[in-house]
Amino acid sequence: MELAKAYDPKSAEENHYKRWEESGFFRPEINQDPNAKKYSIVIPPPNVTGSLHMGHALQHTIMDVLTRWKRMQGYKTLWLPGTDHAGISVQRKVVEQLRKDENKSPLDIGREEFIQRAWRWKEQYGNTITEQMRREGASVDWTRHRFTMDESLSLAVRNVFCTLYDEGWIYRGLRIVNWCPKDKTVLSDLEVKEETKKDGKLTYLKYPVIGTDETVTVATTRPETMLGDTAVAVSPSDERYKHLVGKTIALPLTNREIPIVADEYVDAEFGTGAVKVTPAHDPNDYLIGQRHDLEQLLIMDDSGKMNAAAGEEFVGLDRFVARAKVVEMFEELGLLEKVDDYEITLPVCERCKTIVEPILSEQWFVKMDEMRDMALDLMRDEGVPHFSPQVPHEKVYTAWLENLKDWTISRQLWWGHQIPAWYDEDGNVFVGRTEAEAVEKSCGKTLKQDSDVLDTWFSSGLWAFSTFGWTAQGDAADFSDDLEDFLPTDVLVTGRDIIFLWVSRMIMLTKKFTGQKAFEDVVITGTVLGKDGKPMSKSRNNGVDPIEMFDKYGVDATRIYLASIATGADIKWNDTGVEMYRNFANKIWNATRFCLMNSEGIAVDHASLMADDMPLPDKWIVSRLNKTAMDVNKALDKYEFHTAVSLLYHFFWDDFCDWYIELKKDEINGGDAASTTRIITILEIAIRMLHPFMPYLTEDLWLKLPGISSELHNAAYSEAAATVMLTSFPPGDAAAIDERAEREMDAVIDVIKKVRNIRAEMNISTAIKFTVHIAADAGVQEVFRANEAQILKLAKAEALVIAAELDVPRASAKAVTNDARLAVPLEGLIDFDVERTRLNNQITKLTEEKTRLDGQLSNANFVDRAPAEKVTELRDRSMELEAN
RNA sequence: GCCGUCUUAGCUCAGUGGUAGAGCACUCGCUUCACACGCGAUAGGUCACAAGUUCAAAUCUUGUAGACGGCACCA
Repeated sequence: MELAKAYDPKSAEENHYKRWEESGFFRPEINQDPNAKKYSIVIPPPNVTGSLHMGHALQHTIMDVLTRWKRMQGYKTLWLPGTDHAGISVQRKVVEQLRKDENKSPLDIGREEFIQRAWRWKEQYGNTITEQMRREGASVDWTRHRFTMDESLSLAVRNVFCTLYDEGWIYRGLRIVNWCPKDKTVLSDLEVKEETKKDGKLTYLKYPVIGTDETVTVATTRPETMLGDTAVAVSPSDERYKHLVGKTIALPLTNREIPIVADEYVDAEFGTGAVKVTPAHDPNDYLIGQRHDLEQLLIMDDSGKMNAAAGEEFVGLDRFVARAKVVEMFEELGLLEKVDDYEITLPVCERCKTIVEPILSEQWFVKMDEMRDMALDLMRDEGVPHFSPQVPHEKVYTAWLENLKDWTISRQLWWGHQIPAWYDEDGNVFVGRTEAEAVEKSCGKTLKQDSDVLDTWFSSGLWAFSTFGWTAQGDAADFSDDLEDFLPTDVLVTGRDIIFLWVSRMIMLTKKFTGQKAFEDVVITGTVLGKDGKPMSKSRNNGVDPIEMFDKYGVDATRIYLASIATGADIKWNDTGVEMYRNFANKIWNATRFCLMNSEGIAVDHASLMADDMPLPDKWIVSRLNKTAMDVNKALDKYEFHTAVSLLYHFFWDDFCDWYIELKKDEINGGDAASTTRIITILEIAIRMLHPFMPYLTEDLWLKLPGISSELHNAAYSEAAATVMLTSFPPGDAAAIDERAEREMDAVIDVIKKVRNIRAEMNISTAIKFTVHIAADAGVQEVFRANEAQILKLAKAEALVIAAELDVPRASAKAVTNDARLAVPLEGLIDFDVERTRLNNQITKLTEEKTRLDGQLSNANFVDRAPAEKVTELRDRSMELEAN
């Protein structure tokens, strides 16, 4: 068979995925071994509004490597795909579309119509990422694709909500929450990001104390909130203010009078020592308000504009306009003490960057204390989940859990899971799985459903088991076969940004509702940074599109490059890294091309590698192959993908291509059937090992190999059509590791390298052949004699003289290896002055090393305490240098 | 403020106590019949800095500097 001269990734990528998918190769059912162990991964569901970015590509690569590896090992394997309904993001897209196309607001069309539009939007645009995943070669079971708003997953959400409510883990309450005035919804703490503003102001306001001519100065970064002040607080131990506690302030710009209270929260050392208290607009003030039974005065509406409570002059003003106006009016009143520049960090909405307003609002919350304890116990008692890398994630995870606050789960959106709570006219709440159930609970009243939906992460939190069909219908848990087979999942692969948002919640909710672990292991990937070393982002415009990389270098090259990053480490994207693996793919292609050129009448035959009478290079490569296979498996077991990649790269390129093919070339070109069978067989095994990383290339090549048949398949997949996907992953055989062959081969390789080195150093043209003299122990001499032809060919030498001692003219180039001394008599074609300088430099270097070694060896401490083999090693090296 | 990670060859990165590694780039030589996305051979690092532990430190401890991340606070 003749292959093209270079590998073209496109054709391989186009030829195989569809067939794999349509043949059901990705489905666990393809495994027909009734005793097969199960292996499962659920995908972190990408957002339906998203498209593939490098972070996905990295995580998907790792998940696919694990899945393909385990599948080949004979596990009944499921990688379950899906998408997330992304409440706020989709809502915003649909609102935008509505405004642009029809100049309408959601209120114009109503909730029902809006939700229909959102579904339409999702159908139309929500599949971008799933199509891109096909391009990646992701071996997910598409027949099990889930969406967080699928019927069964929605049912799970309702059931979980009701159970948690019934057990008192979910409550509704008035709390200070993070409010985004643009999205007009509450946000959880995790959806709020801090942004540092250097141009912030700290405004000092003077409040007159009634019945005195004193004023109390308070400082604030949000002057407009003074309109909602209902007290001023000072430290109980602050002598400066002691006489004022209990007195009343005439709050400027309002006609309200507010008390001065003493509260431990206030730090006398900080600022002026007096704090304005706005219970409806600040979390700390809220707590002070609770302690002193203060009024909670809400002065803003849901869009961040001042409401009637703020007073006639302010109503309708945006909060920032009101801020300026308050400062201005204080100045006019002579009550503005000063305005300082102040660096401040502001909470902003993670998605739209609007400054978040803390606001008093009635919302639904999940009480986290008991769930937190469950998760902490799991970690303490069983070490689950085991993070890779363990440091620092385990510690960060644990620390976060220990300080966990209640979780705000209601969102003022229409797109999502509407909260299964209904109210009667008096505002009494009835929670039920259906409206009928709620009505029944209310004894037949007319009810209205809560208009809010649940946080998207609430449904994502059920992902580890809701995807397997868990709905907990009624009171009896509904255990589907999938749930039984695949929960707990084996590993979760994700980025560190959602450890809290998603991973931790999934652990807690899975434990609570199924009694199971969501997953044993968590692999936390690093961040792929832009070429500037900063995280990729639209605003920085430093993003690298995976699809472009696929087009430029091929999917396989991109995948294996991503897999070559140390687990958990950040990496700056660099094209040359991918290019390296593009070249590697081409190398594999061409090595196969060479093997196939001579393969007529040859078939892959694993028995061919078992023969006892193989020549040294064959014994050696079989040993290297098995050692590599064992080490690759070990590395993958530990989630050390980069180690596995490095092992495969060096085995294939250095051992197989640079040495084995070169050593065997003459035999193979000469039509030696036994040699050709062996090289094809070794190639076949190597291709299988590479498959999880480079699925397209390996499938393309494997199908071209002569003599592949269903007999080579993993027994679990007896009825599968031919594909490398369903072969067995080489486990490596310790018995096939031949240390002696490796030592002998190293001796041969060293000699060849030294001769090449001499040729290059002496500037001797490859056209000139010369005789190489080798001196070695008798056993080693035999090795050189047995491999004389190979040495002559690769060293481009004419003849070998092998003996116990070197017998050469003085004008010879000499070299030493671990096992031999060698010399090339020089016929005087070199410049002796140049050569002398070079040698002098080398002597200096070696002398330095010897001095250091001898120093170590003469140190009694070292000789006594260091392991014996280490001492011997150094002694040998010292003697070797002496010999030079 | 607290916790944590990183700092190794020009570039991008491996390397968790025992002679400093890879790929790319650079230099030299090869149209060698699988591959120039290639082959062969060099050159290039007081492993951020300082102190300590050890016979032995890139590797362990402590401190310093720089880069970054998480959490808290922010009147």
